[in-house]
Amino acid sequence: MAKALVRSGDEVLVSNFGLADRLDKWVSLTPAERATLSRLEERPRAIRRGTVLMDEQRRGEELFVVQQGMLMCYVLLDDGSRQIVRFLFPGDLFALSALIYGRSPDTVVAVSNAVVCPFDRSQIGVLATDHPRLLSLILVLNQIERVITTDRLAGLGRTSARARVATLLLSLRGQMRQAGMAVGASFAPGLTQEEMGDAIGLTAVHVNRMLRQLEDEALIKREGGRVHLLDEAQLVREARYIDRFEGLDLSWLPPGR
Amino acid sequence: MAKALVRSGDEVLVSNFGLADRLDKWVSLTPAERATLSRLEERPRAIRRGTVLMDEQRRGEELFVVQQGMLMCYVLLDDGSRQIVRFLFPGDLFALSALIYGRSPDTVVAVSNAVVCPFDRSQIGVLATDHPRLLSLILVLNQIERVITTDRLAGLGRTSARARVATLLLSLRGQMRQAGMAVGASFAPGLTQEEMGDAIGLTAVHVNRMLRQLEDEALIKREGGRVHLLDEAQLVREARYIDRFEGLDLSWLPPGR
DNA sequence: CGGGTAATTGAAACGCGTCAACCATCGTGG
DNA sequence: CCACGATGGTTGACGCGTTTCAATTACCCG
Repeated sequence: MAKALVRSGDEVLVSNFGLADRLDKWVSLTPAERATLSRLEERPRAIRRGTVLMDEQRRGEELFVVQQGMLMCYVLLDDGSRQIVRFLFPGDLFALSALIYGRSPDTVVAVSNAVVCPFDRSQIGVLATDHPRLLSLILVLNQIERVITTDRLAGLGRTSARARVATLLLSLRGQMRQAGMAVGASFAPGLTQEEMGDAIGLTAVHVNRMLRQLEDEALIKREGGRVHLLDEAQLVREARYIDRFEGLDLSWLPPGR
Repeated sequence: MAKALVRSGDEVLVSNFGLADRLDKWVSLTPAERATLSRLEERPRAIRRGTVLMDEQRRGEELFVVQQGMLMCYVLLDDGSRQIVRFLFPGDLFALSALIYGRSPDTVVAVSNAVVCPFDRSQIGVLATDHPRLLSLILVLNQIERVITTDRLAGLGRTSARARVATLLLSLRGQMRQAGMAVGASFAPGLTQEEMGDAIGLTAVHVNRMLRQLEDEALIKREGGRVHLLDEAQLVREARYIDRFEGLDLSWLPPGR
């Protein structure tokens, strides 16, 4: 049984879950496609919590697939504040921006112990030529992320602290599910309240107050780093949460090779 | 010479500027690629300011290229507030999300009179198979947009109203330049202050105050809907603005066909 | 058991929103 | 051609949500 992310623990988690596993949920990959994808994950690299994989501004010619664990991408502002722009889970592709800009626009750090697989960006060119469907699927992944980022943008710009906290909880759980992590009635966000705040544009103090409020109103329950979503329907309503991994239409994809 | 966007005017503007013109700045397109792209823009459609091209939640099987004018994508929240998530200019591709979800996650409206070209999403499949470099370039465009959205996310989450207004001005001008619109010492944002506010998570009232502040401090000057950026260096510094269309590295692209 | 990090809670300050009034501009119709 | 109405811009007063500062408690790891 998969041991969920436990921030404090040092144990390595779960069985591997790579890009192929993610895409497999959407299309049946051909043997050749599967082989090509596995080539991207030939060089797994275990990293410890806190490892910085990519500095803002540093040159990087490599892209990565996450196989295990949880990472985050953030930007530091001049005044020292931090905005976390994205959390990464198994099956996620990252540093695609290094593909395009020489240097990364953000910093990537492991939030838990993790396993990532670097591969050279020239592989993307190969993918484009040899496996049009795979590149299309990467475009799909990208598009989903863009929509999710857009949802977050609307959240930051126009919703209350309370709604943002609710959204964060729901979307973390959603991503974990997507990444094949066992998520039942409760789950462990694996983040400090400060990290949560940095993800949704709040201070740790206020995150705390909102969590307490949600708990006092019996919408959630917290114990030992785990969160139970007691009244999920109400949370979804308040958060205006939409699962962007659902309801995909991929009928337009070219055939696999 | 190109007449810039004038929101109040009804005249149609500028010469056409499509996807091919955008991509041409980055690579030299082959004749076949150029032909394929022009097929996407076979059915130009002139629309008037205020036209709604895509309702939130409505089904749409079509993607679009902008050829002229300015559009915006927004989301409406339950309380009636609006978050503008993106502005579109000539050469931009949009409704890519309709490619993936049956329905659009946002609404698209023409901010000025405009010309857009709808094409069927099956074209993307064709592109993937026949023109790997073009699909890769679309991935690049997507990636740029994602990074820009990310920048905006950081802005909304962690910067002051003043910095957000400065950022908006700089990025609007940047996008206009990218779209081949004549932009000199001054430019016309072509937005109401309410629209500006909805783009950066502020009220129209506060946008107004910030504009006044910037003007009082001689960072900008306003006259008749046009804005002069008087002290661009200082604005860039305060806004922490980064031009994401610059410094691209496309050496990894597959060859054109 | 001790030290450090995270969580929690209260009090006060502040940035931005809200409400409201007034002004400027512009397209329209008499 | 002027008057009108509508839309957008401008400014002030006030309130509220969130931040900031500070102090205390809980928890985990060595």
